[in-house]
Amino acid sequence: MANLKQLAHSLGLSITTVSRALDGYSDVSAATRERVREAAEAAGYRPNASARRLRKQRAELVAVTLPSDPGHVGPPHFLDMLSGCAEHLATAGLNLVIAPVPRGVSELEICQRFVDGRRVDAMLLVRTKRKDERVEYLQSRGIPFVTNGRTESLIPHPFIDGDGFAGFRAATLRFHAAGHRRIGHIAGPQEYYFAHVRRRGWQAAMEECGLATDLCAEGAPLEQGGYLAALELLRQPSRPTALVCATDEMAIGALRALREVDGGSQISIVGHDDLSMGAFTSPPLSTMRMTGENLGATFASLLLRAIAGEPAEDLQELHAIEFVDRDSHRRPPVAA
Amino acid sequence: MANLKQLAHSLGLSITTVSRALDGYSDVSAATRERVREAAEAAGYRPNASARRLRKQRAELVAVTLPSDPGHVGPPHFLDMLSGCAEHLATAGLNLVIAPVPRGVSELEICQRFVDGRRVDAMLLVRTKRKDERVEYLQSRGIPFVTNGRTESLIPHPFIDGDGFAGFRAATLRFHAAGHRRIGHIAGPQEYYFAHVRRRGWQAAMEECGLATDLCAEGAPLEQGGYLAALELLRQPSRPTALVCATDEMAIGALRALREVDGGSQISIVGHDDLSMGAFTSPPLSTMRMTGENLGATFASLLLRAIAGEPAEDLQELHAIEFVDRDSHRRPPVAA
DNA sequence: GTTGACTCCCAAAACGTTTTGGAGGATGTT
DNA sequence: AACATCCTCCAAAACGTTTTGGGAGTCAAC
Repeated sequence: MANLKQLAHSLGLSITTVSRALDGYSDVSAATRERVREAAEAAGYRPNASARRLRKQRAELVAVTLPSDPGHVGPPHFLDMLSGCAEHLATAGLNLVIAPVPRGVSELEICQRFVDGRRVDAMLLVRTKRKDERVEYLQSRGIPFVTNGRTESLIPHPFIDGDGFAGFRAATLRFHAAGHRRIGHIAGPQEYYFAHVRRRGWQAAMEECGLATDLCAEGAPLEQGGYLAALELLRQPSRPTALVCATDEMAIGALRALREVDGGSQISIVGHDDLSMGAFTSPPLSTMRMTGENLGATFASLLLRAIAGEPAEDLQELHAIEFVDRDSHRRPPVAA
Repeated sequence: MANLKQLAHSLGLSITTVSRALDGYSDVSAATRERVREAAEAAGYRPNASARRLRKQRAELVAVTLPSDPGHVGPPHFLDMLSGCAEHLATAGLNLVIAPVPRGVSELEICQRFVDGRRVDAMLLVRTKRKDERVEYLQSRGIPFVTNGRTESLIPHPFIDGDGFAGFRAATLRFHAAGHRRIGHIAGPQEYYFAHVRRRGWQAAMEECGLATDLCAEGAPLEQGGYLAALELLRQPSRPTALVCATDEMAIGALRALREVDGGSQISIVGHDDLSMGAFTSPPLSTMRMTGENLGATFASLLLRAIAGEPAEDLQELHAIEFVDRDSHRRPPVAA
């Protein structure tokens, strides 16, 4: 109800003075400033957001696209990340809007809708692809953004990511050191950067050990995808004795496949993401996770720095991946 | 870049005409309308959202507060719900912003911040309490809103909720019919409506069966809360033979407690929410879930109708709860 | 008593849209 | 010929804020 004009009128001051008093400018006397502040407080005055946005040419909004493609918007801890991110952004006066991508619409279109309508000052991108058209578009428009996950873009852009290559290489080497020789990989869709790089990590380790890299099956990054991929590997003439899975959800699907296949419980398994439910599967799922505190807040702070104009090269965070030791990777390597 | 003024100038028309042509008004000739449309398309024109919002006195935004209190923002499927909701709202030109509540700030304050700054046209509320100050505030301000979960507000308001009373009563009676006599309840914090009503459902069934209602322990609505509450019940001189748990997360904690306590695996258990991880616990967790398609879209459509001015009484949906049959409720009732 | 510096305040413009209240011309009606 | 009726179009106001570019007054210094 209360706007600047009414407030100014009731105080016998100009709109300008009231506005500047509330913004703490020095060209209004301390006494007046205080008087204005009290009146504003009493009237419950809050500046009209739309008006300020129009005038300041800033939307005070950031959007994150939610890929809804595979029936699932994202891993369960994803909401925690968004929440932490939104909370951090709020301290800078930015609100986070979630932009789900309806069936039949491309993520690019959603980006454009927000950017071209000047509805947002910046974007947050998740589930990046190796060649990601959203990244290309935003770069061409000069809109600040940060991705969760890298891309193969030639022009550098801000990102935060886990070092999937090192993580999956280390996990594979760990299995090798434990005596495994037939180590399979359950891969995610290779157009996603994370899936590709995790697979390359596994592959590198296998080659270092002089092992064949044919025990690899690809599936959707969901429980069902992991289930089907695992069945495929278990049908091989010489079964794997260990499975390195691109995600926990896939690993849980693989566990189900293992249960169904005779002798499957002998097979070691490890996933990635540290889903909380992994602690309650049987056996409890060993996994990997990105190191670092509060991913969401970091994500937000990178974005704020991008908006402030810091160069992309300074805004790239690659976090180490740590192993989470539970039970599912402890099966002994069965004799060939 | 492109705005109405530039577009109008390049077409040799007035701003008014261009604006009205794009909005499809009949007072601009079909020929002009088409010419304008093409030019707008070619220029990639999108109306400036802030300007329209200011002029139309609508924020085109809806916020949902995310309770971050217990370290956890909400059940895992919560994001799916929000995503479906945002998608549906988008068809009406509304975007959904997520408003996490930082530590030390009340949910009410967050509501006020959005409402008083006219940053939103309406609010979505989740995790309602029996006496919910957010509801009172929004009612007093006349802001449209819908809650996920009921409240004890005397003034009716739009909501969508599951019939926890009937669901928990039915589940308890099911245990009774299977021969159980000492049926415990692991309750959530009673200030939450859902927790209270679920407990009352259990209690009603127990009383109908002439059983004592002292086997009840309360905890935080998380794995840990369920774990502690279950331990408490298992310490009783005469242990329960079955546990009805307010949420799946609590039930999973209870399962852990059961594993740790001698003979615990004899105890039947059921939760509520149908978390996907419940299918992978051992034993797989029997549970309950609200019936109905796409909660998020329903939530959104109730809100749109509330914004359109439909009376609250017509916007209250109470959905039946169905039992999800897995393994954890099949333990035989041990003799007393 | 003029000048400059400083303090406190304000009118007006601007942001880009939608909407109001006509204007001007063509066409039809009396 | 006068009048009403459409059909197209438009100038200007309005939404509520921030910012620009001073204006008036006071005070001290020359």
